[in-house]
Amino acid sequence: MKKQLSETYSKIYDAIKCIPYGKVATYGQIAEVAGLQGQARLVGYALFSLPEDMDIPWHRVINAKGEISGLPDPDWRNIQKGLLEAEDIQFNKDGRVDLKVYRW
DNA sequence: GCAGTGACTAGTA
DNA sequence: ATACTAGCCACTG
Repeated sequence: MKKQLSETYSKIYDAIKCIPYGKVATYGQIAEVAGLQGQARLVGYALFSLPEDMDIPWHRVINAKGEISGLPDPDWRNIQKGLLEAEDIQFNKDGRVDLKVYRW
């Protein structure tokens, strides 16, 4: 088995997997747990490179504003919204998450 | 090995 | 309150 993914990414994915049901986490929180401590960009980059083979609840990952970032495809963004609603996570009018951010 | 890029954050205007 | 700019580190070409 090849590593394929760097340890940094693995930590990021692991941190995301640690997010419980019905909760969400910000890039900064994940970055902190992953050891990047402050570098939320790498978290976003890791998610962009996120292999579909991994069962990562990336939809629970949001930015500091409590919003879903990136994904130029509205369809993809809609999928994330559906997944979050399936997790009892609610959205506000502005499309922001109900700020049920998980505290490590 | 160098340069460019990136799903962010925080600070300033 | 919103909008824009600068900074940080890791991965890819």
